[in-house]
Amino acid sequence: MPAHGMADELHDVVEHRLRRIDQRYTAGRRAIIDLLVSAEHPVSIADIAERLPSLPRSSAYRHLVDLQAAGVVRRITANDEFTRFELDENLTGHHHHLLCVNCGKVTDITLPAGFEQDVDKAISQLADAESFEPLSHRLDVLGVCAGCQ
Amino acid sequence: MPAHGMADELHDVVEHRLRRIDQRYTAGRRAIIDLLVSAEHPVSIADIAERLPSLPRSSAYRHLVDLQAAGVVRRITANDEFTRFELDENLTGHHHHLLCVNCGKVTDITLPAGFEQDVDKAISQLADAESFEPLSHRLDVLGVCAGCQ
DNA sequence: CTACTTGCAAATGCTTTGCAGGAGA
DNA sequence: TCTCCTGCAAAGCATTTGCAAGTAG
Repeated sequence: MPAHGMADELHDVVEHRLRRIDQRYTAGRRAIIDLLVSAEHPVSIADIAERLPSLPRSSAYRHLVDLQAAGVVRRITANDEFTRFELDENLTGHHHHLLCVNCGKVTDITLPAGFEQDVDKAISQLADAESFEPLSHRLDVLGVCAGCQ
Repeated sequence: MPAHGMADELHDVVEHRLRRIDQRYTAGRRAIIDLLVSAEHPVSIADIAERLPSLPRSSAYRHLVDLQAAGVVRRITANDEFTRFELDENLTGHHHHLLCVNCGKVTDITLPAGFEQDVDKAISQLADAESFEPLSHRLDVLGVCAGCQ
């Protein structure tokens, strides 16, 4: 019996969170999670359809809704193109994105912890002035990726 | 003959930029610009339809495409709701947004100049490592607005 | 006159849903 | 068995587009 690797632990977490909302961790859902893990960057529905040809789009959409409800997947909006999905930050850690304005490619980046603290500090000050309660932030960089230059 | 106010200068700029791409500054387009100016925050197509009932949606969409092409309007994507539009930053100045996760309301905020420089610096360092050419950034704060608490 | 603008209606295209059969516990 | 999951086809909706008439220069 093999020891549990990172991926196995992740699957355990996903299964547990799905069960919390009376949902099951079925093959289709696991295939999506595996895809998100291996991709290492946000993927679109088109990406999923391409990599999982046997999974009907309607099922993919439904799975993604359920996985979001379970708190393991997050829907993001790149520039103004296609909706993309990634593992929730509580599984991958807080990070940001580089968005290619030409091809739409999305790359994950992690900023220095000290910088993130400065961001939160600056945000909370301004939010207070608006009586706005900040929950999280997202910092996206728009530009041209290596392949499009 | 009255002196030109801010709004008049803005309209002159819009007209000039439209002419550059062989487009005319017609009544419908001006109505949209006026709306964006007075709103002081990003507006959705639904907002436009509500405030400009006589303007057909198809025309609104087309105007917004043209105004973007002219570089006076920018399309933004709030959380994962409706597409919204605002005047381009070269007309309003660089700023960011507070996004209410409950009602979708978008509020403009301006961060300290020094902070923006730090952001750009942190970004350019990471972008270099990825051979990514940064053009701009967007920093959105997700949370709950005053009215929804 | 020539080119851009508009409205309406029809077409798109992504996403959601109704249903009926299948599967997990 | 009872509840959740799947697929397919149909429905929804925001957005785009074809066309023909209107208008700016």
